[in-house]
Amino acid sequence: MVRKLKSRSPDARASGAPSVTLIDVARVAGVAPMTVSRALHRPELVREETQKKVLAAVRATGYVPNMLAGGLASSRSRLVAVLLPTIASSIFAETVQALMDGLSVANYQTLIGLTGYSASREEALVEALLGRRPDAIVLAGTDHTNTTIDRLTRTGIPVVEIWDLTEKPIDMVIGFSHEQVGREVARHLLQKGYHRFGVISVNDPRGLRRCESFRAELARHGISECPFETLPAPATLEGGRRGLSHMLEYTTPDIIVCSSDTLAEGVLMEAASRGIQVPTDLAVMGFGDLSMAAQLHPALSTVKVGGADIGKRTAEALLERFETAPPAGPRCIDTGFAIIDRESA
Amino acid sequence: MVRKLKSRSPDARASGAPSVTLIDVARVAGVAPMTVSRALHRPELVREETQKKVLAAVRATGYVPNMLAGGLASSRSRLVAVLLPTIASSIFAETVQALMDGLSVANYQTLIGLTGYSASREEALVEALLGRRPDAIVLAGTDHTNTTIDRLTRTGIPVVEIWDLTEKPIDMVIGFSHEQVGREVARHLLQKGYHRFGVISVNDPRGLRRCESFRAELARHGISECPFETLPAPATLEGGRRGLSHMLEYTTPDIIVCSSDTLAEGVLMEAASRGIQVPTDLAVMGFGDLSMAAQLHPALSTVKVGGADIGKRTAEALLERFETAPPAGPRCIDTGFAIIDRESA
DNA sequence: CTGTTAGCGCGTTCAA
DNA sequence: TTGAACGCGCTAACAG
Repeated sequence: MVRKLKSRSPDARASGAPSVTLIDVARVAGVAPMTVSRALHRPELVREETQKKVLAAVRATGYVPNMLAGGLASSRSRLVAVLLPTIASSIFAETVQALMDGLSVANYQTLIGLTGYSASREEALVEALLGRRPDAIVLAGTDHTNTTIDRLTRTGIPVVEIWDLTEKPIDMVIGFSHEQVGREVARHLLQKGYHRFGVISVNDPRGLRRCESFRAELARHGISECPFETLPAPATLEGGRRGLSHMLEYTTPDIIVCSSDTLAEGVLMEAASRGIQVPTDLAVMGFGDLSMAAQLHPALSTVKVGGADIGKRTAEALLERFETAPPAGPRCIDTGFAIIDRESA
Repeated sequence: MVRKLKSRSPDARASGAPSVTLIDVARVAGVAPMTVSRALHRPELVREETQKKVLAAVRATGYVPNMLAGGLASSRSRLVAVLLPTIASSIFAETVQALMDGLSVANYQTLIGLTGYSASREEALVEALLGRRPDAIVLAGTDHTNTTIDRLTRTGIPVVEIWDLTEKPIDMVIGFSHEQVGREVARHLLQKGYHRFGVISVNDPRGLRRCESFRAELARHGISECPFETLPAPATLEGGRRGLSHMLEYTTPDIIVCSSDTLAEGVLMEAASRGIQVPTDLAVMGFGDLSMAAQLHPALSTVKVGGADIGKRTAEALLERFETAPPAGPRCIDTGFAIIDRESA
């Protein structure tokens, strides 16, 4: 029987090798292309013998399925787009790593976009990434431009907002309440007897919200004075040092609360160089509990939030969603946090 | 005039919104689909007036180009695949960040695969990622399985091996010589007068090579005794602590050389808890110069290697390669390194 | 269990 | 400067 299968494309790319296609494999295996496709994706629908022939042909030809074509035909790209401020910060890196690990076992790949905390960049990236027709999209934070929200809702793909919590998510949220962190840290420190507070933060939106909530809670307890230094993102050791230096010019706090461990390290550094005893003369509270130095320094308290945990749970939520057809309505997962008090250790 | 343009696909996905296509835009703009495509990708080939109509239609419809279809039709995916051991290590995170930044300005997106230092995982990932038909692939290291090398050379796409150097790269290499690092560190320390060396390393292939080269250079200078502790990857503070503890059970080095700053931090930690003065009683040399604690601790020497620099130069090399058609032959870029001696600071 | 038909949405190539 | 035909490589849907 004569098969009228097209031979092969002229060439994949200018100098590239002529890529092997399903048709080539089918010819070698002596079956129809569709059978090859099934043998590869739904082996249970194929006789064992055929299956073997196909796999042999795949190996013989070195066939690698073209997922651009597959995605186009099936409207399933097996791609998840992830938008984060940065990846060069261990806390987000852990999230991505855990997310990727979780998704990869189900054969999903991850497309990453870095926003650098800019909403307009996020907007542009969302559009660019949607061009790949991802099966889901993960965004850091819950604060997006209208265009972004609009596009996302219209496409109707699963959306997960992470690292924050909100009453009305676009679709799903997985994170913790930054307001609650600020509030509980304030209560914790008040209870420990601190009086003169100082706050140092970078101008990352979530960090600022933690700090504002912290100060609001202090105010609720009658402490309206709370010096506040803000620095441009990203957080650096140098920033922490300068923040403390500057603050000491006009006040003498007994505890400094920082928007991140990195900043807190800088504060510790500056304190050390001035001969200030931590935590005796000055206590320091960070956020993140990830930096190695935070673990090293026995006097640094911090707030532990599970970066990896968020990634893991996001992967789980998505995989579950991919299984079950109906969206099942908006969903919120609070991953919580823990105040780690190292002074008492 | 009656246009026979197909209306639209039944639906993009089960519950998804029926995705807007080029045809929809064309209909709204009153031009042929091809004209829309040109207006978007090669505006210079289109009359200004037509251009405006098209852009208006794009905005009106909320059209987002389908890059699966575009890539399939043009054999150019505008995707670069990157394979790294991990991303939850600040040194690689910096590389990725810089690489992504560099590529994104040219509208390339990045697909990341995490190997966890496993060659077999790398092999599987290469196959999976090649399925997306990336326009280039970036791999950490120069040590790959034959299957990997084979597949890579056959596809003929640009390949960059980073974080290492080799005489015969698959295509391009951008990194530094780990042997040279080991050698120069040895010479540096010998010259400073150290006698009793100890080495602590995780079993990451490149780390081991630095350490082996270090010990070989010592041997060349008549020092054949060099206690060597290896630990399973990834590097942790705990590992560093245990490494030092264990070593102190059978020897008393005057300097410890570690395969990474993280390990070095652990060593510092253990030393501190034992009341050992650094660097007076025991000096410590790390690798990476990235961890905050390394910057904090004035007594820790280290080897600085540009993680971000590697990423940036890789992006540059690729973009250049995408411009110029002919491969121009194998290419090696040595990004070098610097020994940072903090004892004398 | 396997094959056939008919696109998926776009860019290439040529003709107008 | 614009349009029409065709095919990229694959899978959904149905037929056998």
